[in-house]
Amino acid sequence: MMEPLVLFRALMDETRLRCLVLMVNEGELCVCELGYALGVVQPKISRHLALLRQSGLVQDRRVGHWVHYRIHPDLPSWATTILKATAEGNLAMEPFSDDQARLRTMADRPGRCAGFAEVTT
Amino acid sequence: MMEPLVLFRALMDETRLRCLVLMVNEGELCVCELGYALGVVQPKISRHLALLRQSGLVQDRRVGHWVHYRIHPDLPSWATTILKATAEGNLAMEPFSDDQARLRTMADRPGRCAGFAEVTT
DNA sequence: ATCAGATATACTGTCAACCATATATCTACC
DNA sequence: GGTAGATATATGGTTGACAGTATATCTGAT
Repeated sequence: MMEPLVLFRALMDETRLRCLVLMVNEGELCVCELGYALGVVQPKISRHLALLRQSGLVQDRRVGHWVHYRIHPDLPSWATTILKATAEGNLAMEPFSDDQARLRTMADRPGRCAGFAEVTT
Repeated sequence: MMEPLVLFRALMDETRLRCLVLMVNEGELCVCELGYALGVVQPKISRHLALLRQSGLVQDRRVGHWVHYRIHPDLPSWATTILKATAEGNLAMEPFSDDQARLRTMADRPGRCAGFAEVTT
């Protein structure tokens, strides 16, 4: 049901906010993609994603080695509105613009096969 | 210019969130009205309003004994969108619904003259 | 079964936020 | 000038959040 205080508490941390903005704009992303895009060590990303998951803001899905996260599809509409407004209103600004640019430079992104060759570990 | 982290940090506290929702729905309100509506002691209200003011989220205006606060008119549109979405999406829920109802029961609200007689101290 | 890659959790120290009470400021009025 | 009402700030104490490092888990392949 998503209490507003839970939502805002989740959005208050820079790492979590950057992850969420990236997910709003890019859809599903795995931990390693988020860590690469933000330039942040994996345990830190993971810890913050756990809080987002516990808060009901994101949903996770295991795919082989990787765990993919996305904005939870069952959020109430006012919460979705807030996430989208935040992403759109700040997409051109630091650090969000850089995160997106850096993600684009990442090679061998899981789930995104280069051509038809399967990307193995 | 309103950094998103500043906004969400401000929205993260229950007292501040209730004040903001009330201001979104009712317009300008003074400290005593907010304190009455929330059932919260004055120094607490004042402290949180100071943070909202310093964050650029609200604007204050002195009128005689009273200081009136309102949502800052120069907020970027994405921030306004967030405030309105929060207020609309939660207006029917606790504790926001009660705050509004309690405000309506307040007698001698400053600025709101009962009839045409001026309301003095 | 073992090993490596990907992700999650635990532990410790530090710092910021909150509350409650008390006190200070500022305005209007006498 | 002095007083009262309305609002603001200061202080002390407590709690909760975050960072960094180390370690555990889980999956897939050899």
